[in-house]
Amino acid sequence: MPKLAENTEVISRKPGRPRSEKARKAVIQSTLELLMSSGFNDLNIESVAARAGVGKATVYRWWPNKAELVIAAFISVVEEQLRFSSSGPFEKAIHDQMKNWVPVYRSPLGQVITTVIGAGQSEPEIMEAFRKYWVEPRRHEARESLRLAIKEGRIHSGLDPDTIIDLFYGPLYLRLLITNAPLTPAYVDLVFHTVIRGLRP
Amino acid sequence: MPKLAENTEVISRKPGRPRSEKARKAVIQSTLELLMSSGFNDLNIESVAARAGVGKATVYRWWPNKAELVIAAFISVVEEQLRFSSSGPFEKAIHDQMKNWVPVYRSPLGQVITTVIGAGQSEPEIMEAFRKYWVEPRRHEARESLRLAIKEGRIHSGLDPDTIIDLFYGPLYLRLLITNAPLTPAYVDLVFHTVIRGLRP
Amino acid sequence: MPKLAENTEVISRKPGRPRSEKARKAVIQSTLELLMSSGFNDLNIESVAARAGVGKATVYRWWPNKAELVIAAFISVVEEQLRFSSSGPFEKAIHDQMKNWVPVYRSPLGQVITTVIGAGQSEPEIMEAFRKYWVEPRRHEARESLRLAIKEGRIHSGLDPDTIIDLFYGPLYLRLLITNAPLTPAYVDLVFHTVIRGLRP
Amino acid sequence: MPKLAENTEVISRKPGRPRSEKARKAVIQSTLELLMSSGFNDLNIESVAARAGVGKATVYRWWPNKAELVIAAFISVVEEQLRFSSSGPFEKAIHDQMKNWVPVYRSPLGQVITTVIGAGQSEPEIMEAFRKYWVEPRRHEARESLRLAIKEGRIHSGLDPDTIIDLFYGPLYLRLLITNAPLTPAYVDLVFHTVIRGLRP
DNA sequence: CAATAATCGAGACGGTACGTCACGTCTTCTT
DNA sequence: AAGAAGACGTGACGTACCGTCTCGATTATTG
Repeated sequence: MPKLAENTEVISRKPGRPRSEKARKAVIQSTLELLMSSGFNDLNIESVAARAGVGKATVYRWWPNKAELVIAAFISVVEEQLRFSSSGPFEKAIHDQMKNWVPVYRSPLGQVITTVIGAGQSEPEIMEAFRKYWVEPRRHEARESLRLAIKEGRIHSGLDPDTIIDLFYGPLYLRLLITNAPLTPAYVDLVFHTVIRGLRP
Repeated sequence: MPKLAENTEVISRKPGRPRSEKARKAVIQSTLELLMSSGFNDLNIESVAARAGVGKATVYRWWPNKAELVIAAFISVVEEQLRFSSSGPFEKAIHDQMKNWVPVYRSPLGQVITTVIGAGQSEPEIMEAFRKYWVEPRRHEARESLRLAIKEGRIHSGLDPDTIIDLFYGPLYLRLLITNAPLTPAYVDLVFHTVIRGLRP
Repeated sequence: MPKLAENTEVISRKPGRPRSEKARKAVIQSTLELLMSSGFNDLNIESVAARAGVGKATVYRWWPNKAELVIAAFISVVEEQLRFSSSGPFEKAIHDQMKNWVPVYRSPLGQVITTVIGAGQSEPEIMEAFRKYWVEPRRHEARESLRLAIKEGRIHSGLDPDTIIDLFYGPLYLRLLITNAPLTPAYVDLVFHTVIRGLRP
Repeated sequence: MPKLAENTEVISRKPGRPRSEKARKAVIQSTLELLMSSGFNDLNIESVAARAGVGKATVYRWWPNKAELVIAAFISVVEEQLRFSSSGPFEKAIHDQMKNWVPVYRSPLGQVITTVIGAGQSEPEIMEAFRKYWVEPRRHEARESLRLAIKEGRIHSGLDPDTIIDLFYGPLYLRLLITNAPLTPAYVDLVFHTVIRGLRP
């Protein structure tokens, strides 16, 4: 994260040729493209480099292994992704967030996400990155508004925010990852309303 | 499909030396062992063969690729797994099934299952086998008792059995695959009771 | 060599199914065919067996390795080959033999012979068989008539029969094996007459 | 053929890491060693690479098959071999060359040569290389001095230089490749003098 | 005529080497 | 110092044959 350095007036730069931003972007881009077309296993760094028009060593200089490269690619695409933000009662906030879910997972990003989750089953650091850069930022908001609702007694006792979020999102991930059942807005609504009913005090 | 042969009194065996059952078992066994210790990517057929004391060609003769081999290993271990069966009202049947979930996923089989689901994200046929041999047989029972409950009007209208099953199991799979949160009996109970409340008419 | 047994009145045969002459011939035949089309290295016993419509074990039962098989095939084809025989002065005998050489080495047998000589460079037993079944029988005659000529003083002193035969045949083998120069009757005559001149006392 | 590059002042090198001369030499050396100890058939590229301390892929990168590798090894060893050169009348030149023959074929190189000739019976390109790099350079001289002698009428009419060379060397190759008779200086002399007599006008 | 025994075709077995591919590292010249 | 290019040693890939084995079926001799 070279953000700090950029903020300072006098940039104390390392000697030698600076890193090529063009190369970095090309690598990330070709990684994403191959990730969408081939899956994690078939993704090989030789192809990434070739497609990016970059030397293999350049890839290895900046990303020590395939997992890190995939994580970086994932993060870069996630950062472009708008974070949905909503106000109002927790029911509305969560419902809005859930409705936003469907188009995201149907987009090319959806393919990257399932690939990342799949790879994450064998590579803990990938899973960790997924949680950190994708799951947590999205859980954060929901968790806050749920905490408030619990304090106000508007939710059945004994439930903690994370379990509640699991109840809302679990069925969605289930369809995404295991069942090949379609992820429709109607389905999302059905899940939402049933869980809401179960949460009532 | 050797149906013709089965119809005849004398089973006409194929000519040539018959397949070695010993070799088959050894391969499946070593696949499972390596699957538990290494994950899908690191599983290589050369090691499987070596550990099984079997020629590499013997592996390839019967399983055309790694995916098929893993599927076969998965099925073999699943077939040994008792299917839980319960009677009584649907609430009890599902609750019993869910409580049975925890020890299974904590056992070595659990490791195999997450690996299979992970690999299945890139290899559709693995996912299909997982659904066919693991998910479906377990859903079947629950679906039946839910269908009955719906007909009797004991469940909130508009819900179909599969969505209900998603509601019960989604949160569990979420913890298993993504969150590293512990899968405790208490958590299972919490999920169960909340969903049950949501299902009431 | 079951000749002795065949000569006796009562054939004391071993119990069990006797060797299939049909299979033997098919193997030898397919060996020869493959030998002509592929050379020694590319000849593999699996193809021999397949082409002969014979089990692999049947081949191995009777010929312990490729070399023996090739030798057997070579001998079988050689035995069908008429041995040329001539009388009269040694000059005529050898000249006739040499003239007979050209068509033999141009026939399919020629291809087998160069292959056998080639293989014999690495496999001594093949070379030995070649010498025993091909070279020696042909040298024998020539050697006898040369021995007589030497005794009669019709050949320059100091020369032994085998060296003389080398002088006649060496150039022919040289063209056959190394130079790709054509093996014509004219060339054979030239060699013959020059050596004859060199042999005069 | 980098003729263009050679014409320019600055030799424009190909991009990328240059070929390792060390690896090349090690491969050739280990090929020769194995060739002397095992023959062509038993020579396998895996062993060549292992003995040379080189990756198998490095061997295949530069020599597409065993034949090319053997040819390269043969050429390299031949290039180190001094070319014998003599002056004076053709009789002396050829006699000297022939006397030089015996120690060469008794040396380790002799083993390589018979192996190459043997392999060359099945692999035309090996034979071609043998002719080009071994036979022809040695024939060249002899051919020139014979051509002169023929023009001067010192050789019996009707003989061309190559046939004459065949007469001298044919018997030697015959003993080398087929007969296991010893290749002695006395034998060489006998052949030489007899052929010389046959050549007289 | 049954029992015994060696052969047959077929093809699976544990192996070894093949030639290819991608790995992650390196060595060159260029920027 | 970083870039592209590409060779390096390594090791797994999936294939092809090796020579051995285990089947059921066949064909002879022996009791």
